[in-house]
Amino acid sequence: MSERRLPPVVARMWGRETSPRHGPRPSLDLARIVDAAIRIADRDGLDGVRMSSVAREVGMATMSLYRYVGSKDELLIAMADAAAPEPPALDGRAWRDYLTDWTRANRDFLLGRPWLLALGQHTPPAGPRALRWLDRALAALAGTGLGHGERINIATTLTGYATRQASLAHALNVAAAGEPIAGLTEYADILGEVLDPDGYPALTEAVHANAFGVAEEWIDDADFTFGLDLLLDGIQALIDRRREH
Amino acid sequence: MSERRLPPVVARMWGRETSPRHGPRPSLDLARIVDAAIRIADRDGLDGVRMSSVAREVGMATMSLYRYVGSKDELLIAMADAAAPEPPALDGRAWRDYLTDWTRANRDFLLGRPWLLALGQHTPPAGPRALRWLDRALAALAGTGLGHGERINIATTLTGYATRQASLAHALNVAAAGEPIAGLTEYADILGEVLDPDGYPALTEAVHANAFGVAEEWIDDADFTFGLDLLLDGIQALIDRRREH
DNA sequence: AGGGATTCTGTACCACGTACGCTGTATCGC
DNA sequence: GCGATACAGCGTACGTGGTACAGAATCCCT
Repeated sequence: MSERRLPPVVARMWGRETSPRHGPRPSLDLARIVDAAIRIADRDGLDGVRMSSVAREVGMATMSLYRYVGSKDELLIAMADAAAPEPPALDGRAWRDYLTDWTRANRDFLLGRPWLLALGQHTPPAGPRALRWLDRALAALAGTGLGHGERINIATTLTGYATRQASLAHALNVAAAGEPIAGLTEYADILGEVLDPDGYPALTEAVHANAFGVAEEWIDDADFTFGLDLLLDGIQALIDRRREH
Repeated sequence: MSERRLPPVVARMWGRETSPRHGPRPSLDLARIVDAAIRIADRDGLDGVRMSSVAREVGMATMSLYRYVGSKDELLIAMADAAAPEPPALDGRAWRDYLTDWTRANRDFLLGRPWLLALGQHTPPAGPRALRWLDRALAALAGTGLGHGERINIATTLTGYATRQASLAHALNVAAAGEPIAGLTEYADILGEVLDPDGYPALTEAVHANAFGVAEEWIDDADFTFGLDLLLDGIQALIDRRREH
């Protein structure tokens, strides 16, 4: 009744296959196709993922794939979910420890499969894997006294942070590819060339202070931790405020 | 010398046109093309932006555009920068007031031009507009005693937050389109249908507690402010820590 | 004045997603 | 069992959209 909005492939991701009574058995399943597509994306990037190349990888004709996915877009949606690993185990850790780990793991698998970033998967999570990630974050926040809505909100914010960090790190890595040294230094050089101090006073100052050179750790863990701690400190403050009431 | 990495169109965005000695004068400039493309995107969405449609809009042949942009991708990059408005004026406000405004304005213009989200513009900022946004945020943080690197970091994190919020809000708005009631309620229904309590204990509990129904304000300003305050509280804590030293 | 670089354009090509219809096959009703 | 039926797999063909290429028109420079 409400399945209308979500892509049909989501239903299939949950195993809601309407097993038909008539006809030959399917020689494949969605998972095998999605795995093949992910293998190609890992090897050749997202551009390498074509209906024809996926079909070749699973040993079928191109058009046969359309028995399993409604369109290429649906395939990409299924890929986005299946490409994520399982979330870290909670193991009774305190919320802050766990969420630090969780967020870092989130960023890391995005960096390991950069094509996930290009996918622009900005939809609310609907696949089994994505929801398991959400579930674990909520579980970690269970003892904090925060409301359900707040917990969801926090999980969302942290995923957003992980995604953003991964995007930036990847963009800089790509920019730096070929040159052993760095992407950021070069970025700063370009800024220096192009900026006029009148229109961009604060930026110019930052560039001259070599802020970007120093911030080479933008890609780095130190920097990741920095921003993450901003968020976690904020969450901590919220928890404390709630407890005082 | 270091221009190698950035797309050539970036140079043109900064007016670094190498005015040639010979030949007919160009009858157009990059800005006019980009404006036309933005107009189309606003009207017909990103799919409406085709080299042919943009050319028609400016009254030229399709291939003529390639005198101004190296490829469609370059055009999209230029659009991403030009489509942003100017950042809010600082007006001597305190950093927290200003950055609240700044982040909200950031989210708002993304919501006003949702195709910017589809663009997946996850590159470090390089256009004049994007850098002006960065510059203003840095200026707002000038009196805080934070280092340049930290300020850049904060600005980055806040843009990330604005982007994420805009993405979610837009995704839910789209999902809700057609049905007057809501996207989130429906989302919760689907989750309820599909979830098994064993694999997703915390999520199931949240759904049963109607957390999503209550969190209908996900799209809402209350929710936006909630997450933003988490960040700002974290920043405040950092400033205080620095001051104590 | 004329040479050469540069703009604009039409044509053509190629890549890719996918609609359509055919063929074979496995299950169901009798 | 036996035909009817529905569905899997697939080959062909089309449409769309980016862009390479080459010719013609244009205008600056010497």
